[in-house]
Amino acid sequence: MSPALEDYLETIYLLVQEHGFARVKDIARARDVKAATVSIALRKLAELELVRYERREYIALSPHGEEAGRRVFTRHRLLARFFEEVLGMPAAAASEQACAMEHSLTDDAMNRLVRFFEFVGSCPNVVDSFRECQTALGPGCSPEQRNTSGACALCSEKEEDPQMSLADLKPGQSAVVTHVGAAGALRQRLLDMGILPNTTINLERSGPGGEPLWIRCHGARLALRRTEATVIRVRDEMA
Amino acid sequence: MSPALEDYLETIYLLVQEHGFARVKDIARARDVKAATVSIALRKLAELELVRYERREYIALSPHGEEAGRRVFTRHRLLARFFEEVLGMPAAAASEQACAMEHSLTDDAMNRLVRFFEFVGSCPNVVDSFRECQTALGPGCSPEQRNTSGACALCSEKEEDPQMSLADLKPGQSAVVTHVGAAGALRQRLLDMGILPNTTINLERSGPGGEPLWIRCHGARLALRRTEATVIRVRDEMA
DNA sequence: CGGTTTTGTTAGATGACGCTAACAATGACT
DNA sequence: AGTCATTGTTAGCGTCATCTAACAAAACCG
Repeated sequence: MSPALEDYLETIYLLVQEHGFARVKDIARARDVKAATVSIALRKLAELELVRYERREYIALSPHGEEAGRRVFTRHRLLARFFEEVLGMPAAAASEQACAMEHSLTDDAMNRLVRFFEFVGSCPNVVDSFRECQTALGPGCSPEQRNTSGACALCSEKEEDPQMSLADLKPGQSAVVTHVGAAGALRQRLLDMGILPNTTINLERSGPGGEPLWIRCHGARLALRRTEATVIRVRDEMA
Repeated sequence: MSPALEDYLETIYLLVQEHGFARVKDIARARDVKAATVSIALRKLAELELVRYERREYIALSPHGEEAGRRVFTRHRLLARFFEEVLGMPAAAASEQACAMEHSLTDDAMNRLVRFFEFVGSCPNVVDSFRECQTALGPGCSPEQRNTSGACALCSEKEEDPQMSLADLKPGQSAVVTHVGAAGALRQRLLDMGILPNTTINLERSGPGGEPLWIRCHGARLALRRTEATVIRVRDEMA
């Protein structure tokens, strides 16, 4: 079963749920493909006995097909909920993200994600305080604000560790990223370069006048400007 | 850029990191395809100026190619960490799951996932107590055990709500799933049927002798045995 | 040097999945 | 009934990513 065929089953499943029937045209619209493509897919699905379908008649899922369609849709719902309710994405974007991932979520991963929801369901503070941190302080706020604002209601032992930035390291020193305190395009650039929380990075050396900072991150060498480095919060390597 | 080509860039990126060079043979082994396939992919990548490559010479990423490879690899690491560190999957499975998803993770979703890690990084109890719940009590334990065992160190207001199971509902009544207290194949079956935490389900009617319970979940009708229904914990619909 | 092994390339086939264009069936409206 | 609009099907094509098989180049070794 290819992802594409699974998608057709899911689409048909949803259309039948909603309207009681599914037609080629509706499926084509829902999946944004041409009717011709749907026609061919239906033939394949019928051969696999996932769909009962006589040319030009209404489309019905076989028991197996319905199972498969529901299975995919369930994964979709689960992932969309994660992106929306936990990570706070807008519903539409969460659903799109879920679409792209629903076919590859293994049983095991699904199970664990469900347990995660069961957990946060009986412990609502967890997600709430995360969400508060995000919305209350905005995406660009500095880590100091985050930590001292009391937004994280759960952490009794508010860490008073001296906060360091990547720019405070001496050449040769290593540290572990805790926050990437940048927003927008810069943030995305830093993340794409592999600067993620909990990543060990090493300041190899700084150029003349301290300007480009040469850092090593996961084996790769990168050059950063000092202004970029100051927003990257780090902690000591051990721990 | 197709996912497949991105995969080649990622693979080359990693091989260069690790060995200082990449050869067709190594790429083929890493991606588990034949050398012929790699050869063709390299030609395409060279046309896109992502790889500098003369026939039968060593393979090097162009600056753009390296950027793209690192970008994908970074997403891989991020997702793998989520599945491993947060959800507790074995490293190998987490990595595979990440492989399947790394190409479709949007910038926005990546960003938010990083913020999530930043958050749990300054609030380690969150994940820890989730993980404890899982490991301490085992996957099959009942929700009562979970709640009363004190494993959830974060929840001060331990809910003393009367716990209901799906089997306690009267025909026509609706409720919201909180825990799917089953393990193994039964659990998977229930999940695949769409019975997830926070899903509203409705007990339509029960068959003669109470035996099959007909329930409605997300518009779909399902039949459950009573023994299956008792493991599904629910709470009242409002809230 | 010359043969053998390793490595990489080319050619040609296949299977998904999409498209357009032309055609066929259905139904709806004078 | 005849015409037109809607809907679905078929045929034929292109692309992508893979394969196998045959070939070419390089590297290694006695």
